[in-house]
Amino acid sequence: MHAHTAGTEDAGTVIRAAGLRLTDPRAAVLDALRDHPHASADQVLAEVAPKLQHPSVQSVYNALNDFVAAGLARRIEPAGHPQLFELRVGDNHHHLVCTTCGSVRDVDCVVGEAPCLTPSDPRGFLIDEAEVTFWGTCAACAAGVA
Amino acid sequence: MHAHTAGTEDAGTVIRAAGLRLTDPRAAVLDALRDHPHASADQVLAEVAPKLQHPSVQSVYNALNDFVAAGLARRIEPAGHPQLFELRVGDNHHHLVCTTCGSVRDVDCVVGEAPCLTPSDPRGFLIDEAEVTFWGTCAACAAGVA
DNA sequence: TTAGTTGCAAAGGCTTTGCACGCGC
DNA sequence: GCGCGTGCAAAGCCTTTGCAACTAA
Repeated sequence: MHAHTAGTEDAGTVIRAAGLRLTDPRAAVLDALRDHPHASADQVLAEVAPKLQHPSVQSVYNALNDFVAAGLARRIEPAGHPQLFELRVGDNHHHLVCTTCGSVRDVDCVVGEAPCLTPSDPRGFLIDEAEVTFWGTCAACAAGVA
Repeated sequence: MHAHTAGTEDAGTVIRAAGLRLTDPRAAVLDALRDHPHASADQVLAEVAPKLQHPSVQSVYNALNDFVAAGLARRIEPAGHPQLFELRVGDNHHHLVCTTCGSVRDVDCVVGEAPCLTPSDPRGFLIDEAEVTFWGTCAACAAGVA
């Protein structure tokens, strides 16, 4: 019954299970990521601000980077936009990125397994992972809502 | 006999054909990109420095951005590394990026046409293009040459 | 107790912007 | 001649780093 995306269990449990110390900022950041599946550091900060005494930008970055290092979160870096973080890890899904507003949506991999995972010629590289990004315009921006 | 990647014709011809004015910095930047297929702004600057009187960082950025806007070049933004520019455009090839040193190599698309070009569910997005990036360690870095 | 974390402050890398002069067309 | 492009300078955004005090375990 365990969720692979660490989405249902208690934040504290998840954090500790990842081998990290449980602190208020970390718990708040994890909750923020659950509420905002593709949040930037700024958005996370805004989200945790009301819950903490003195939210600091660096603590947010620390928590986010620690999560990524611990395998709890995944870092997305849409070209031209600040980096985003998401909790879904290891399930081979891809992203739709709006070139106008930078919003991101998940798309499950076209093929079930790993479609483009094997380049025609690795050129000597040891491939760790393949990332597929679809660039386009989201419904809102297309509608002129900017 | 015309090259689609603007790789063989005179730099001036290519630049003007793109609707841009021909200037020394632009010609030098285009040549630099030809010599270094995946160059950063810094690398381009270093490359054009000897050829120009007073190479300025901004002129390089201007030229590069103009090229991208004119469809002459393509911008690559490997997460965590400065952006790179390449002249190959519109031929649906992808990239191998070294997570250690940031070096980039081209890989032709696995399938001839457009493999992952169609997401399972566009979520209302108007897709412009699909980008596939293979993250890994290049031969040099793997060998410990750092 | 003791190492890992926070918060504050400041720096850092990369890229863009503003404006006067000069050059391409 | 007109307008775009250059060069110089400075600012901007996002992210990281350094260090003392604190707290989770």
